[in-house]
Amino acid sequence: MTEAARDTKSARTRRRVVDAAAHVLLRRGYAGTRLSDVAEVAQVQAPAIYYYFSSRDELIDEAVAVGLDRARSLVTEALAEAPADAPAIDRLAIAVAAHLRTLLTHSDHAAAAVRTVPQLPEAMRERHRQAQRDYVAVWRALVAQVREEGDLDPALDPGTALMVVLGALNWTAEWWDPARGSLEGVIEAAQRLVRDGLATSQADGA
Amino acid sequence: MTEAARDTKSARTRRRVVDAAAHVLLRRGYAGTRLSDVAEVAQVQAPAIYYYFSSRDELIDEAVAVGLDRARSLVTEALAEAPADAPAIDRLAIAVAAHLRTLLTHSDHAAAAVRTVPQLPEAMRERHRQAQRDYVAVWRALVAQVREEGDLDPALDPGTALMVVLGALNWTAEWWDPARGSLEGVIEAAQRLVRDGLATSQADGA
DNA sequence: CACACTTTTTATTCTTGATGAGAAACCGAG
DNA sequence: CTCGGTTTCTCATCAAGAATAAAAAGTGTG
Repeated sequence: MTEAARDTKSARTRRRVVDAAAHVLLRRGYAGTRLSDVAEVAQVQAPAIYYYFSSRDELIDEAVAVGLDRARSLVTEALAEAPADAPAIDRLAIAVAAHLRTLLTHSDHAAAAVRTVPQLPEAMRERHRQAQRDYVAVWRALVAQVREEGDLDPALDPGTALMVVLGALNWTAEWWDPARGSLEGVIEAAQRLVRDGLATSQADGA
Repeated sequence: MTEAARDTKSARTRRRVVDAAAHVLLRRGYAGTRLSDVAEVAQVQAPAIYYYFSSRDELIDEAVAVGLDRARSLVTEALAEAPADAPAIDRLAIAVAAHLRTLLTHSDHAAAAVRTVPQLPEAMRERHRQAQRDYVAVWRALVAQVREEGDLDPALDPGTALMVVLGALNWTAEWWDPARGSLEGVIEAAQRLVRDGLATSQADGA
């Protein structure tokens, strides 16, 4: 604990293992993550992993935890840098961008966490539930503010709308391919959809 | 082949097995789908599966194929029932509802297919690529029409916007829980978000 | 250089789950 | 009730992969 900060060789190896786990997890899913693959990616012999983690699950658990934490902190930081008095809807757009950036380029961990959590064995999922809630709470607060400022379509249930929006963002990890389009393009489209989608709609017939 | 239609006992058992496979696939992912679990759900002895399928992969393959096909056909049917001259944006809303209904209540297969395809081994994914394209093509056409009718925000790239929207829909399978809210509520929120999100936005400051 | 500790390797065990082979159970037609 | 085909099960095998043990290789320090 104390020397978690100190950057010894072994600390670096350990980190490489966790990173590798996230990498594999992201592409293969929970059950498909083999220690041998993780080891290969981490440039380590498979049994060496047991020096750092006492079981496969413990390793995966940590990779997911790191991912959830990273997602939350990167979004939080991005929000902290924004002018505090900006309209909530703008802050929401900032969060959208940060979330996408984290998911798509900054961190395999975040993407792995997001995509994998649903497949985890119940016990493990339970352990991350709180982290998940914490993250969603950040968003909930944002949406609530948007509503207070009158920028949320009153016909929308805030909770449901939020989940639909987060879904749109999370799913990008499934299809976005750096080769096929710019990240900025995706971010812009997402921001626009969210902004206009949530906005109070004007006179609508039907 | 010829008597695929005939509903013999064995045909029913076979279907149960495929259904069970979809069920397990949906919750456990590709690698996590064990024949023993499938067998249990299907009320069959594990080795009995080999009477119908020559391998695990073949079974999964079929489950996915059924899912993709079901998704496409249910949406297509819903569209066929709509007045052909309705505005494209309305037809899009119909597709949204049909997609969600299929995913969330009609069929484990569709949900399994949607969620699992990215994890499949390359060879298998290849085999379904066409089916996927066919399905997306239906949506592409809808969006294109929306654009022609001038109801699509010109600042949005149609392809990207479509993926973002489909993501929002597909991800619902991860969180929606019949116990926690009505399906209709989700559908309505999604429709509203899509409608307003895609819509040509009015004077927007910055 | 020799010692005490950390990290990695190699060899081995144990479990789980897919698959194969053949036996048993079922079912409709004589 | 009895036979031939169909359908399903039982038992056995096999491979993959997680986990452990114990030896080996490093690393730093006096």
